[in-house]
Amino acid sequence: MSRAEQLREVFADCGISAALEVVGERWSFLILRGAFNGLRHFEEFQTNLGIARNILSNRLGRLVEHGILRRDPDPADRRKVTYRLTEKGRDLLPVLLSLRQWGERWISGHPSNPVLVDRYTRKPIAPMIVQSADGRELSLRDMEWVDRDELDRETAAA
Amino acid sequence: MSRAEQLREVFADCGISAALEVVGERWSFLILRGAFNGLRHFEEFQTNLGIARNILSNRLGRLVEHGILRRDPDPADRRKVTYRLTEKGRDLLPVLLSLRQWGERWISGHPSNPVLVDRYTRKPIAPMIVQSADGRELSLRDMEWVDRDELDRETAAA
DNA sequence: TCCTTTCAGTTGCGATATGAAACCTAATAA
DNA sequence: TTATTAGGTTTCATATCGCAACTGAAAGGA
Repeated sequence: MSRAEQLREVFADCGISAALEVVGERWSFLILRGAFNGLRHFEEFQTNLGIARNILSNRLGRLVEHGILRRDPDPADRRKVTYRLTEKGRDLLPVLLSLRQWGERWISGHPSNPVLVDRYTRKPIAPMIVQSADGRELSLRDMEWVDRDELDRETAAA
Repeated sequence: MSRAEQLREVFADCGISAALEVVGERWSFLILRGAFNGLRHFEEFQTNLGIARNILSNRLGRLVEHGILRRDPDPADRRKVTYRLTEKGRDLLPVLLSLRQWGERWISGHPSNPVLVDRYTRKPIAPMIVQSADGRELSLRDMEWVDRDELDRETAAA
């Protein structure tokens, strides 16, 4: 396989493209942020985010389809529908938080509101960082991209 | 200020919307992933990502405008242009990695290639996690969203 | 020198996605 | 019974996307 073919395969297969298929559309992240902040109903999302109703309807549908939100009718009021995060959805929190921290640092220039705190110490959570398997913080120059097969060969050779 | 007004302000001000203004368009993340993986030239991005040339041109321009990529002419060959990440761009690595890890876990179902390893131990980096200020891993039920002003009052009261 | 290729775009144009506003239906509230 | 609320759907104008062809400057080769 040529270097070019290898690269193309790499890019087609990456987890990032897979993730973006599902949450890469214009409003998806903002809807998820809303869900993390306690929004549950169509009208809540609509008025708080200022999103068009048809787009919201479409996006909620897609997120439900992909198992990121669960859609439950409210048994007490049969007009109401509740959207809530599944485990798959909750597992997007690191993405949301690193995006948010980056935006705070480089774009808006100040911490946003509300703050996510440790429930017991009441202190804001730490900045998201890249860590080694044994928990040291890594910067880009401590890391290297390695082809998986080559890494296996390295390991076998050692 | 009413609860509704409060929420609207929260959503307008959040670091996530700020970040998405800059990197929220369809191809931006994939272009950045390419940059992190060593792509530098227009043709490289175009053939490896399979993106339309006009869109690529537009996105590269935007990323440069926002200071995420730097655009330098190649002094050795004056046709060539080099795009490389700035510090602001490199600081998006946690976002890219958490998105990638989520995609691997929940969508593609397997680790992507290439792997980002610790240069010295040759071990793949750890999963991105949310941590407390003192470095404990936190799950969603250990955390709470708190209004910044209320948090200040709590702190003052203690 | 002339001819060809490469690089980094731009242009034209049809297909798709987005957004605002009005409309719809079922269920509840007055 | 009438009004209001919740959660959408429809309509239509506008904006963005993506393919393919084209451009223009610079390099390379004969």
